Amino acid sequence: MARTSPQMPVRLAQSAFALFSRRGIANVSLDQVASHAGVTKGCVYWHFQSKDELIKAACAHYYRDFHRRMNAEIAPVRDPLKRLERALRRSVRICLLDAENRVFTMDIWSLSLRDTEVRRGWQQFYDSVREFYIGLVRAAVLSGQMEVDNPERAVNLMLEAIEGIKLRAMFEPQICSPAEENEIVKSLLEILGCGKRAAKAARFGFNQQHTGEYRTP
Amino acid sequence: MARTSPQMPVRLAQSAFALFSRRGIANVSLDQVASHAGVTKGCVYWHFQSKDELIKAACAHYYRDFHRRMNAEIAPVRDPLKRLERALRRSVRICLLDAENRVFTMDIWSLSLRDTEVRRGWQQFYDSVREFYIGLVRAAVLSGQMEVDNPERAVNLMLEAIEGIKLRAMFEPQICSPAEENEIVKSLLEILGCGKRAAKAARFGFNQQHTGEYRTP
DNA sequence: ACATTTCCATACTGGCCGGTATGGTTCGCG
DNA sequence: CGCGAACCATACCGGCCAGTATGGAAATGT
Repeated sequence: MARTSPQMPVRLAQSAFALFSRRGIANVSLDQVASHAGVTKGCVYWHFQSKDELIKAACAHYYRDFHRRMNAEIAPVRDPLKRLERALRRSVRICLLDAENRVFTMDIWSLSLRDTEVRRGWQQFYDSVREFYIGLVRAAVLSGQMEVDNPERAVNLMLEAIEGIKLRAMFEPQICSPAEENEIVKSLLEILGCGKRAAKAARFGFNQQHTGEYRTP
Repeated sequence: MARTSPQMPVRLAQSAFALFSRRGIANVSLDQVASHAGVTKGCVYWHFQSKDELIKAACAHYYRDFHRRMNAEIAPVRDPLKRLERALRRSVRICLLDAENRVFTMDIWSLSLRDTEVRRGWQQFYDSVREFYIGLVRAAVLSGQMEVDNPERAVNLMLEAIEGIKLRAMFEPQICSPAEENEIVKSLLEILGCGKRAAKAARFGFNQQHTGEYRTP
């Protein structure tokens, strides 16, 4: 067997994800994915049965990569609250500030309408992210740095807010400009119960006449 | 001139909307739209320049039809609070309980990512809906049936909740089953300030382990 | 009555792209 | 050293579909 590149499926999934995020899944052909990976379509069809398979592989790659980056982000830090804050900041950068990522997410949602597997994949990913954050919050609570009566509920509210911002950014991209990073992270921390005022204070105003801030004071 | 059907553009837009909602815009050809309207593609290309034009016409038709149905719903009633409640119930039926409508909305959002005109169209629609509800709320406040310190903010929260539920329904369709209609309407009314407790009590738990209810008690 | 415009049907084209068939190269293995 | 399997490139097919070209019928103008 010609083991020229044992990581070829990963490379293809990476290229697929990159192009899908940039131009949308429907507007990317397998020839383009192959070309981006430095190979041809024959190679793609040797590693994957169909375009659907490649799409699912791109999703799986994104999900794995997200967790890898999150773990790498919190690994060098011991302080529970700092770990939570770093994770949040990284999540905001990946999922919100990156417009291409928002495109990919939107496409996946749209696909989920008719493809059960894609839908289940996203659900599973979402669940794992929730568990990840619940663990971080619990650790911060145990260390006495936070006071949260219901971590699961708090994390749910926070994740809801992220999705809400993502949705709103579709029509007001400026709310996800790099300059807004600190404000977004602060809001999410408040939702989790870090601020004096609880989640109710950190509502984000979807499609409100934009005043440059997304929190409703 | 053969005035066989002066309403042909409307018929085509209707058929387009119906098929788009059922199977997704990308999966519907112009031949199918024409066939659904009882004509052929030549007719379509006589009234519209391209498929994009037809898509925008379908959107415009949906937006117009929505307002028409809303006005027809509240027209026969004089009591301000009842008008608001009827409008809400109708909105929930149209935008949430109808799965096909959710498909159409999702497709429009996805298109909005790359098409400026489609995006602006939706923004405009959303703004008009907000103004519509602000008017209803103000009327109810003036009649003394509601106490809302900031109608605009309340309506924004309510509309956010609708979008949130729509998003969540993608992965948990059961929360938008017909049986949930009353609960959803009640929640939205609470968000608007009809219940004793204000919006904070009517949070919807996106992607929370579904307990059959979407309000977080 | 004839020409013209409106409105729509029929038939066709051409490109894109998912999928396949096949050939060639490299490696493992007996 | 040959044989076959793994791996990838090249070339090609065929269907779908947006868009076009053209023809024809009905209504209008004059």
